[in-house]
Amino acid sequence: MGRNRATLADVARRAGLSKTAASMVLNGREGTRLSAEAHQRVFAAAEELGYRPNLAARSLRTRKTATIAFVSDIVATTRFAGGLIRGALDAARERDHVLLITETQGDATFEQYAIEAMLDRQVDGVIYAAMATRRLTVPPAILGGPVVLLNATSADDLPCVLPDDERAGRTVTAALLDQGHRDRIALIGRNRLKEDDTEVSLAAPARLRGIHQALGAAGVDLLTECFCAEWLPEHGYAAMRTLLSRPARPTAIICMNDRLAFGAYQALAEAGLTVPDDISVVSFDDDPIAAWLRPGLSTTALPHEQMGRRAVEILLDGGDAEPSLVPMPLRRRRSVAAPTE
Amino acid sequence: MGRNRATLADVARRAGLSKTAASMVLNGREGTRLSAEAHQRVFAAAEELGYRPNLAARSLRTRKTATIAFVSDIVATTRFAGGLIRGALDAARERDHVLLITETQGDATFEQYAIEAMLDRQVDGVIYAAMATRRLTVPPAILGGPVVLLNATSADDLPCVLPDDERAGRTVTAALLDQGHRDRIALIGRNRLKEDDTEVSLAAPARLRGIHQALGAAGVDLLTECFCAEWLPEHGYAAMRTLLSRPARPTAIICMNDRLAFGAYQALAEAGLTVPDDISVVSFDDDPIAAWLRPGLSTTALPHEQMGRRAVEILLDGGDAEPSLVPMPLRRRRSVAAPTE
DNA sequence: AGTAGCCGCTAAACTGATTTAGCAGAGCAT
DNA sequence: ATGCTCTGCTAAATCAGTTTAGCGGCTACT
Repeated sequence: MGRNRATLADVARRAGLSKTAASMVLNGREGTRLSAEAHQRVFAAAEELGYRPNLAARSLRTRKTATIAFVSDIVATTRFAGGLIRGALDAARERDHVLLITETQGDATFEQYAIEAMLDRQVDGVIYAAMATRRLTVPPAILGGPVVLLNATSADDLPCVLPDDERAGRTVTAALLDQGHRDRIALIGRNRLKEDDTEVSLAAPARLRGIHQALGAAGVDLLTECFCAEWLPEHGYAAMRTLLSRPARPTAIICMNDRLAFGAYQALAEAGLTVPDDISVVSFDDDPIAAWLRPGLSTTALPHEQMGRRAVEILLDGGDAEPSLVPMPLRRRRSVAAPTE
Repeated sequence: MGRNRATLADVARRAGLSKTAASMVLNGREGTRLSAEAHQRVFAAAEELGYRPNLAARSLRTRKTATIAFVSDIVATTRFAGGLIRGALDAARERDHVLLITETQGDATFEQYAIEAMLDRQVDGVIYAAMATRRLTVPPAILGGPVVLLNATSADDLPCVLPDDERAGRTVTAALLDQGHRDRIALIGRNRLKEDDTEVSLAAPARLRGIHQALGAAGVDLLTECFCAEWLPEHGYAAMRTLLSRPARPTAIICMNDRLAFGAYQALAEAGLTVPDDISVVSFDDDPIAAWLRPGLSTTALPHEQMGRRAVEILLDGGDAEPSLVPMPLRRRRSVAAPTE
């Protein structure tokens, strides 16, 4: 790889100037007194030789590598990760940077190893990402340089980027209230573990707060709330079934995420009920299945690309001390209608 | 990032030896005549200073960066990509390498840029990955060094890693034949574009070949084949509906991928038919939804992690000229049963 | 006349590692 | 005593850039 590349010395020789001159011209240094003709000659020589600087050599001197470490627990391999990485990649490219990606799989040894591998390569900064929105403890090794937390917060009040789950809670609730749903709204996906331990989830409590704010403002109470051990389709399915077995059937349900909603759809279909005519459904995440369901599921999208972008922007361009909350837009599909009775 | 790091010179000084000696000891050079005591002193000094070599400096001299470029069209951001990256990441870690990941988004300018960014950083090799299994043309710039194609082939017969779709075709078909299905098997997802143009898909023709091999060996003909413009749920849904509108109802269907199968499930549920009692379903990919469907969908898994792994292994450890075909294991779930009549 | 300042450019140091070439001293044979 | 080899180690070159310090030659001013 990269044998026979022209070096700066080659360019200088061809231009009949010193390495110093060539370096200054190519870096567009201000205040240098090199003649217009010298500029021409250097540019021409570089062009002809197809010169590209060796960044390893450059960064040895400048201590800048134009490389960002993207360290995540497990994010790189899930569908949730894609957007984060893509956004970060885009923003990095715009700033002529590149991403060194590693995954720790939640294993402390791997993490230690990954971080050392990054630091050995003199990365300019670290983006530390989590799959589930949560509070975490940052390994001290990376605190020596710029760090941005992505989809996470920490005790060290480092700059961080989070989805605005609280607002999303208000958004989905409003979508139901606006259609006239009132006291027969049920909630699927309560979960003590997620709600009480910020090291497990920040999303659950935030979404819940938002939902209760919106309901409170409208003076409405929830019909019921179903607890779910996990936020997976099978739990949504089970919850929906118990909900339907009770006398008071809800006119609408809020699911804490799309996978739960998927399970709920299955239970509704089995019971011969149709969405949204019999029951409206709203949810969170905008998982790809939300668009594939029939009818399409209205849900608030996790703005992964935006978040990845934002993390790079904060890392390279600087940002406020405040956590950066990225809005979760509502994707309106066909799962919400006015209650029939 | 990485200020105040101890350098080799620091270690040497503390050990009371030259940089040369320190370098040789730390690199475990054979045939050096340094005393056991010198070894001790160097190791002790390195330990005490927490010395870690500056890889930028090292690679300037050695022309090795222990860094691999992972260039993909769009793979990094989809659910399909995760596994490829994870496998590559794992294998790379085992060999003390690290991955520089970029995405070209199928844009030639981005691609050019990405490749230059990688080469400027002196990567040791390139893994060039595609989201859809297909034949592609490799940008000449990367041919200067080691390259492995992942989920793709090219005209240059570069080493490549592909899923064994043909065998998977036989596998899914056998799963139905073994249960006694015969002349009432339908196929959903024929698609001229994918089948005839290897730059679009290698998977479609291979799967089809496998299916026909297995059917041929059993002396069985397909009941019908449905064409689909895309392999998305809505097309599977539509295909299944037309299939059910005909007099001869199939006892089993093969879907060309899981998203089509998902659509087929929706149409079956709507028609009040149950899987697998009324109709068995098999498919390809093992998309996460396959496990979420009720009943779980039997499907052949795209072995993404294995493939990512394999690509790194071939790049670093060398491999045969033959394309490396990775088997697609059948995930047996509840969507297949014997035909009832 | 002397010198200060500008112009256009370059030599050399520097970054932190690896690697080549070779030195001083001990032991041994001739 | 001389030459030879072996041992244990080091000076210096090298990789490909950036950066500092400064050198001649010219003009302009006092």
